[in-house]
Amino acid sequence: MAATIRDVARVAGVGLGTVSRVINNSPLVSQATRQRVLDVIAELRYNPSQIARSFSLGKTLTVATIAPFFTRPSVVERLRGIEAALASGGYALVVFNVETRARRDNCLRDVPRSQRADGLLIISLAPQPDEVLALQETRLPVVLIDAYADSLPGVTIDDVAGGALATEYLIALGHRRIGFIGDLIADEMSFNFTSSRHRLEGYQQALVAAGIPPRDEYQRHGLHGRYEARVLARDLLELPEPPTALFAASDTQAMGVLEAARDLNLAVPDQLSVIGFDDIDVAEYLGLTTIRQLLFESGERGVELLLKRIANPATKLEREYLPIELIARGTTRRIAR
Amino acid sequence: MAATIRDVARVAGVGLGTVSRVINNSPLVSQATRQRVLDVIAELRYNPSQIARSFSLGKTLTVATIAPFFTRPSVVERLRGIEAALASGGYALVVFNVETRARRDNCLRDVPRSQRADGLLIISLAPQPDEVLALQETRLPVVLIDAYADSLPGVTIDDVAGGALATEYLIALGHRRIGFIGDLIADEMSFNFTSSRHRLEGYQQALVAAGIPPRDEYQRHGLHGRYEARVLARDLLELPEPPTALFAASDTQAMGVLEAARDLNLAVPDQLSVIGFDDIDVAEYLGLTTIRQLLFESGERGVELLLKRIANPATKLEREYLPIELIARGTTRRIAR
DNA sequence: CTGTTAGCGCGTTCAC
DNA sequence: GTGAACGCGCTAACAG
Repeated sequence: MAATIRDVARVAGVGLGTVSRVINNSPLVSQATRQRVLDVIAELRYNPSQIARSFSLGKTLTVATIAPFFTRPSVVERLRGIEAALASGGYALVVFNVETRARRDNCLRDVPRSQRADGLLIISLAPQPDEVLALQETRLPVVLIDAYADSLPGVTIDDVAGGALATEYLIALGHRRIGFIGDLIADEMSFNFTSSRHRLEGYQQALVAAGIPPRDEYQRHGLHGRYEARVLARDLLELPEPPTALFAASDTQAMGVLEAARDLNLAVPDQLSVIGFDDIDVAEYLGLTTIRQLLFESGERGVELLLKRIANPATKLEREYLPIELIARGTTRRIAR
Repeated sequence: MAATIRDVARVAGVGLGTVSRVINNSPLVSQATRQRVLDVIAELRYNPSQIARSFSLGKTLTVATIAPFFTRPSVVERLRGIEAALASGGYALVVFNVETRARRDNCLRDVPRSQRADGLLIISLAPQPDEVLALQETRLPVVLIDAYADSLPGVTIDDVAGGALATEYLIALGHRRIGFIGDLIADEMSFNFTSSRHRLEGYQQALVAAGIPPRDEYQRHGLHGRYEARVLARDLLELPEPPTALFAASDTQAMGVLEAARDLNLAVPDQLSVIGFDDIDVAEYLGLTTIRQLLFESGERGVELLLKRIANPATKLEREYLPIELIARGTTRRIAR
């Protein structure tokens, strides 16, 4: 059906090697034969088979990415950075979306073994020690994004510092009753998300440093999502002594908090301060105070690290920390006295 | 380095064919040898090479998707549907994000020729007639999603009807000065987006049908984006005789309209009604009246059509229309009299 | 400069 | 049931 390199060689009256050299822009072809071959290629509408090429080369020019809930705005933005960096490097991106524990495990196990990609990017999922070992056994270059694991390279932020930054800001505004809304512990365990947990740690540390004892009833965890956060926040805000400020582990959850405030007729920021995390696109629209992290760049940098390791697998383990920044907008204010 | 089928055969003391048969669950292997082979596979940590497999089979078990601006919420949701359907069919998804005209053309030309996928999904981009021909020449099964082209299968909605539906609703609420904000015409031309243009048609038809002459100055076009829509809307609302209702060709643009109203201290919906399109996730949060379309399902259905064509390329051209639905929320109301 | 040949790892014939 | 050839389309190494 489709023309092969052999057809081209035959019609052009040259050897296979010559056609291959033309395709690969090898300088060892005379201008005349090159032109002849190119003409035949055009005439036969020949396209080199990528698969055969990959097979022969032992390279797929493809990078796989495993991402949990890849419709989350923060994940999408990372993916955009990944795709952009990959495309400019001539690589294709294959995406595996993970929304269940079983799929997470399967992907982590099978994707590296399938050898369909030259490298693997893992977003927001921290492989367990045994998974790390299995990963390393495959010899496939791997880079984590927004996740951390011993002996695996990665690009991330200091989530503990981020949690502290948000909390310190609320404290500086005079708040002392500060609540936290983050991902479900069971969920974290199941996927091994780590960022929400670390942000919680930063929150607790900041409270302690300010002489405010963290209160268990001020810390709520639920499935990552606006609706779940809304329910948790409503519960929190109906406590006899409700928080005057809430720190949500993500902007999506912060939106749920804002909904809860609306439900309870609490004015934001007058009666309740709210701070989120990530600075996703809608945060600006909502005037949401948040901690900004460089999502697009995290994808770009992850690809850079990965391509470096693909080129030279012996590259020493690199781990990169991206900066974070407090973006003060309209959902936080000094507590009314 | 990595074990091959040959190693397994040697260690297990069987022939290559037998190992292959075990891997592919062929019934023509005795229980005893099968177990022996499986043991060796486990011992050697052997994984069949996906590339060699694809090469030998002539199938990649991969589907490529070309998507413009794949961070747009509506596109992401379609992609999620695609990935889910693909994964359950054992296919992998490779994504090409398109944000410039040049890249659009390159992708449309090169992706099908590269033969890295068994099929191609194209989101929101309508290939030109010559591109359709080139596409068909590659013999690669193609399905369009949210786009239409002669002689190419696809799943879409009736955008004209959608535009009419939104406009008729505003008319029914008593509005007669109704504006429209959509994608840039030049931009449409360049990417050949069609949905915004069709929604505009529906808008005009509905006006005419109600005896309201469409006014040019009420129709504005800009780059797809919240900020751009905000500027356009502000301009529109500062007209001497401003519209009392605005129909935005997407929810993202409707958000820009809401911002513009905020800028001008116009109360929504009391002084201005706003309706969007798509019913993306935040629409509910914002209480935005909109036209809902089934984004996730469009991806799923696109995959179904595609897999059918991959299995049998002679399948007759199918084109599927998904339903739309008006979701009335809080940004529209009967005009004050 | 150019033609030829040997694999790349696997599925699929065939004979046994 | 099982083992041994052959071929998928291409690249790389070699011989000319």
